[in-house]
Amino acid sequence: MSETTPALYERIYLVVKQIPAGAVSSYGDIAAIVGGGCDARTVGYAMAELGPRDDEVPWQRVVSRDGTISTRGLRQRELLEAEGVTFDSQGRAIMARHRWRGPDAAWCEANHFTPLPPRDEPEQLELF
DNA sequence: CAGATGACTCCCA
DNA sequence: CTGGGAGCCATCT
Repeated sequence: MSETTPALYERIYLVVKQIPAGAVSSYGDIAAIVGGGCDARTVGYAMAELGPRDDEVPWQRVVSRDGTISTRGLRQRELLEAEGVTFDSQGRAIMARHRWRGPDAAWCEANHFTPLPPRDEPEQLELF
């Protein structure tokens, strides 16, 4: 942590905070929402700087695009399962079911963020 | 400014 | 499935 306060990280954290419990998002999606020269790797780096003990930002809800978890040693999967996120036998979160659609459009404009680009994916299955 | 690093992602064999 | 390589960007030396 330097004396500089990169607003970019604050923006990343702010977006991550919008992810509701039981939902997950990918590093790339977060980067797309934050915009302004931010990419998946930057988001991952921001999460690393945040620290696993931080209870302000639900960092555990940010996983890889395939639903895999890169974090080793951390109990990210346990935290997600406790929130209702389901995993398959390969240890991947079922993104088709838990993928976060992004923050509310009004919230995006109010905070000057970019809404997530439209996807051709079919509707998410309802939890049952 | 240049080089190294990193909780990413995509493509190809 | 595995592994290697490239592209991407912010931050630190």
